Amino acid sequence: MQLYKNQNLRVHNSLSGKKEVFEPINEGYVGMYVCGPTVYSNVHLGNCRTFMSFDMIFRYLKHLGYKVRYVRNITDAGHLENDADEGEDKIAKKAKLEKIEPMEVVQRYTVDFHNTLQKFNLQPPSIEPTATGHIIEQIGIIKEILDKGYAYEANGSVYFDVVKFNEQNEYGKLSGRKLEDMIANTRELTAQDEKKNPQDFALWKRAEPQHIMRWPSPWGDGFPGWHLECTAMSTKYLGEHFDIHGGGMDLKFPHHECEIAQAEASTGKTPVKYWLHANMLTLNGKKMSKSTGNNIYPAEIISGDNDILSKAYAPSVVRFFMMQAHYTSILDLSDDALQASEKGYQRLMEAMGNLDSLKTTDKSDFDVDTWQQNCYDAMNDDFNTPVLIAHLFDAVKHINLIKEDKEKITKEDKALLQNTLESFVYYVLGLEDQSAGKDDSKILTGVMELLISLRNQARANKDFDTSDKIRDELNALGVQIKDGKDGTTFTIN
RNA sequence: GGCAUCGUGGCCGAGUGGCUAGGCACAGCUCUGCAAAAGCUUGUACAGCGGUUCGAAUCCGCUCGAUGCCUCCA
Repeated sequence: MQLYKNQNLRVHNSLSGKKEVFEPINEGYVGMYVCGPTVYSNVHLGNCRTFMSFDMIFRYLKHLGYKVRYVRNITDAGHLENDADEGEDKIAKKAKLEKIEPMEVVQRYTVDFHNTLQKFNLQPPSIEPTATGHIIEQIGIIKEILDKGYAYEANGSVYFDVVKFNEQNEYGKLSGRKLEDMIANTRELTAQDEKKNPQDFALWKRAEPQHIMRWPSPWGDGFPGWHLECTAMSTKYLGEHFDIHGGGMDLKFPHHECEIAQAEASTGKTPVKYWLHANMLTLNGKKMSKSTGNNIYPAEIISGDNDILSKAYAPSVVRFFMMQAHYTSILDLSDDALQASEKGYQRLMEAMGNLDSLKTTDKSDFDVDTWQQNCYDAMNDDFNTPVLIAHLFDAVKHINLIKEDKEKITKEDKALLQNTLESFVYYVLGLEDQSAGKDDSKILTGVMELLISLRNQARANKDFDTSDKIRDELNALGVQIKDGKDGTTFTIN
């Protein structure tokens, strides 16, 4: 039987602002769309957090036994740099700066994006469509919206008529805005605006002669508006009504609001059952942002080559750090917080490593069944990874006690513990054991065994000068000797 | 200015109207030749001021503060 039949998952739906029982439209199947990156520069860590959050959600849904189709797009068509008519799309702008083809920019940063996510152990989505690969579909949707009367053409551009749409529908329901308020608060824009109303947004933009990225359309050469691709691709691969749409909080308005409007205008159906929004990662208390320069790149964290942090952190440590906060909470990145996470991560991984060699007996002091359900309860409560991790540390404590012969565990419980722990740590949280020394050679292991035996021999002979010298000098090299009940082990920091 | 979110012990970070998550740091103890590791124990925190309630960090109101969105951004 599939796990989801027993495990009652609840998710926080941004549309209602409440936690709702998760019931997919088609039992057993989940369609999930997440807004991907615009590939005009390297992904920064804040981007990664969002994708990591949805990776965890993807993994947990699959763990529960759902068949998940996860679609995450690549925005490679470029968006306008600003709202003015002379707006230049950011991919073309970057291409000009670097004197390369737009598609060369796209390729370079797509590759960087994939490499980076792979380092953080993100699973690839089921489909990763590109905006430029779906121009025809986007034009199709524009036609439908025009036919329904919710858009108008102006000088080769097509705009969505928000005011008209709002007469029969509710524009702003996702972000809690009212169109009247928005109109009242709008600053006067340029007078020669093609738009009927400042709230209207582009479905298609006429390409100026110098604009490189352009496609033919019924309205002349141009390029699609930036909200449209997600509607086109989510509809194509997941249908007109699908289960989950995710993205960063900053996309809630206007991007996701416009997606809802486009879909409702063209199909008459609301596109998404559950809207999930991942919150921002801040740096020094401010949102990470490409445009303001307040950001840190993943490569800089992993290499330690930056002015913000005191040292390098392994990708899994960063992932663990992020999983220690709920995906809907703002998380502030700092050196102290990362260091604390690193210590905790190492303790968790060490316990994982010790699990296999635990001795079993005929009774258990640890109620593994209850513990396991606690883990599921945490995840079922809107993917509460911090609480899950708290439970994982409960298991760590028991593992250490059993290792020291202070507690007992049966063979069955040990198997269940091991199985559950590995599922949650490696599979659901996507952590990898990246503690130093894990993949070191047999030679090192042999040398260490020799040193350890020499030291223990010296201790047996009460030659503490020698034994301490071995211990202290190894420690100075970053190799820590740990004396346990069943002998001595070592870790490399 | 409008909309929204948030303000938790030294730091990070969960949280349900009453049963004091967790991690890191700190201290004491156990263990140890001494340490380290591990285990145990302690810390009574919830921005401020009112209110509702038998009872609120958790509900309501106000004040202060922070952040996000309102223009591209995960």
